[in-house]
Amino acid sequence: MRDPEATLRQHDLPVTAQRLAVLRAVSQHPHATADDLAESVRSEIGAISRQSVYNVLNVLTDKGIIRRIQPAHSPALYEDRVGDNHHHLVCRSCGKTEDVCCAVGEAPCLHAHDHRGFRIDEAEVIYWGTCPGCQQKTRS
Amino acid sequence: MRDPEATLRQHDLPVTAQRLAVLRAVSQHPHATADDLAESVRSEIGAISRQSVYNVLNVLTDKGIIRRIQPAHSPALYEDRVGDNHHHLVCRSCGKTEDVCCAVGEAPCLHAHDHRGFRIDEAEVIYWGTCPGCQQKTRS
DNA sequence: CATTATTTTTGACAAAGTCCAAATCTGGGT
DNA sequence: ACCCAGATTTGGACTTTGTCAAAAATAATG
Repeated sequence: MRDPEATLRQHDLPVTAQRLAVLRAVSQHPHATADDLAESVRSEIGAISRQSVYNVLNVLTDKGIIRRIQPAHSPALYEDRVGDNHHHLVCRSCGKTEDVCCAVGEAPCLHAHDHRGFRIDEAEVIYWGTCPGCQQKTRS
Repeated sequence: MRDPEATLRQHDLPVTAQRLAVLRAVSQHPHATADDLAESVRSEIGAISRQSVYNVLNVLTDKGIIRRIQPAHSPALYEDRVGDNHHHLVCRSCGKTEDVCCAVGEAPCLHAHDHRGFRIDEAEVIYWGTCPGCQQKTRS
């Protein structure tokens, strides 16, 4: 994230210490949970309420400044990278999450165009598997 | 579901009234939540504890007899149709969920083969959009 | 039928978020 | 600089979805 303050202003959001800190935290810790981010923010600006973390994350998500992903069995994760149609790879055993470029090309997934009268606006893809670390542990 | 009782026996699961009823309920109400299913079962056999609904759903899911899907902002949904690699279409505004045949062909999605050392075993795809009914409401 | 392991039930508990009202702060006008 | 209105932050209670654990009930086997 180049300039968190400018980003907020561009979206007509009043600039607050909490928002700046959360935005920086998301930028520095991709795929972190709200709780992780709260901790991170606290170490940066001293304190923030749980509710504010959620408030900020919700506003930023609504404005499209950050993206929320919600894999099964996991609290929501947040990331900085928006608008590039990438997907995610999640380890079933440890939850480790990585970005994956869209397997099929550009916004390919939306090809299930308007199925059954639905107006489709996003195809969310999660690849489930086992990460290298957990493969080793399991192998024994 | 042809014969719930036979299905249970095939998987070495003791046959109980609760299991039969839950299995029938899942079969009759695709994409229902645990709560919906509990209601449905109660209307069929009179009573069932919340925990038993979860117990049964978990066992059946583990055995691969039913499938659990967990869209964001929604409790888990269960369905009968397993092993045919279909995906889901979810309405952002009312939550209506429909099955979609895999857009790209047979188990196509797994083509992000073993990315970054992960051993991938499933590609989960959810198409997000607006269902016909909600499009009309919004249009006004 | 009697036994034993498995299920079901009940009630407490946990995690992740949301709701609400009060206190505080931001941004814009003077 | 200062004030004001509206937006944000806070703290605490609450909701939802689901799990844990122990006791009571039940299914399958001999």
